[in-house]
Amino acid sequence: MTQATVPNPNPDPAAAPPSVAFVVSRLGFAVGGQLADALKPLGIEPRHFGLLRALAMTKGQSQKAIATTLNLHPNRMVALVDELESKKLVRRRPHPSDRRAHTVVLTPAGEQLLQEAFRLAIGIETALCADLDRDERQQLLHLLSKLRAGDTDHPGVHPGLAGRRDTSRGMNQ
Amino acid sequence: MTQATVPNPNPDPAAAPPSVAFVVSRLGFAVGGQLADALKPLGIEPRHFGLLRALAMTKGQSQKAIATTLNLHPNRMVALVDELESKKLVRRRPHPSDRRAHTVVLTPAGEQLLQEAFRLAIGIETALCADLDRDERQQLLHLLSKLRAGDTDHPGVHPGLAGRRDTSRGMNQ
DNA sequence: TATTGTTATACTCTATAACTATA
DNA sequence: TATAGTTATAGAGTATAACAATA
Repeated sequence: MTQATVPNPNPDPAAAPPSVAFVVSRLGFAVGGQLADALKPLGIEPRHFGLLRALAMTKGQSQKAIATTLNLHPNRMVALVDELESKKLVRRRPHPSDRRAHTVVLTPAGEQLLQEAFRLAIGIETALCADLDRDERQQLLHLLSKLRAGDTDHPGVHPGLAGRRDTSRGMNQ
Repeated sequence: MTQATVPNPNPDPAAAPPSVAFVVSRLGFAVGGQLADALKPLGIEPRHFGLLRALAMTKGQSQKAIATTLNLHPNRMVALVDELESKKLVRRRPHPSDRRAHTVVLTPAGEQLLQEAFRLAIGIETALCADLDRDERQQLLHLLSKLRAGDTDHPGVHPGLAGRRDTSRGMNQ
């Protein structure tokens, strides 16, 4: 308990060494904001980007199927599709075999905007990694892939799309 | 339109190579959720953790000074301090020289809970990096530190504390 | 009876701005 | 007049649950 200069009985908790968790969380938040800013001129937000991206993959599936893939409440799905449809980026069409269901497809304008959004996203990636050479970036991706973030369901899907916080571990029942 | 297996005219945009930006954003979101879950038994949320952490550093400062350090609206500051005070983790005391101002200090219970919160946070870090050896983790931290995430104001502060999205580039006028 | 999509409603969270008491 | 803190209010976003059409 003897001390020379620092009277603090417990070690200063705020001066903790940087943690991967904290740094990643902070970076992720910043990057998300950057993407939102970049997409604003296109009139969409990151969540719309995520949905457009998924629609480009799964052509002609029902809303329900897409929502399941993205771990999205039917609720939010409707709102998102509404917004994209009002911007003529997406169109609802009758499902061929199930008259309850709708399929959702990109319009040509939607495909074009998606390409532009990808260009913007690549711009963010480039700026973010500007101080890394090719090997360093590859090494970083490798190390990040080794992190255990749980949530291995829905690979390639950003969990933020689903809404706030997943308190009840999976919405589907 | 003839097709053998893949009719896709443009390269599948959704099958883009993994980007550091996307991976970091997804990881950060997951980690944030983990911290929220871990802190729940303590009765606090990540934002309270962030404030308690700051209070442990800056002892006896005014609310305004702390809010400025954390890039926090006076508004949110009041609500946060209210919540912590109702849990007896923090106490408002009159500022010695300015009778308008309040200083905010941790109670012994607050310091104890903060220590416990740090233990939980370390647990998350440990689990997250379980598949990395010491050198790999150090290398990862090094590479992450080289990313250009902008926002170099308010070092060591999680931008999520400030609220939603920083649309107007800095709230202070 | 279950499921797809939708709508209605309540709840939480955040932001804007007005207010008080000091300076 | 400006500032620290507070309160009030409005707005955005999310989740819960009820609903109509179809299976």
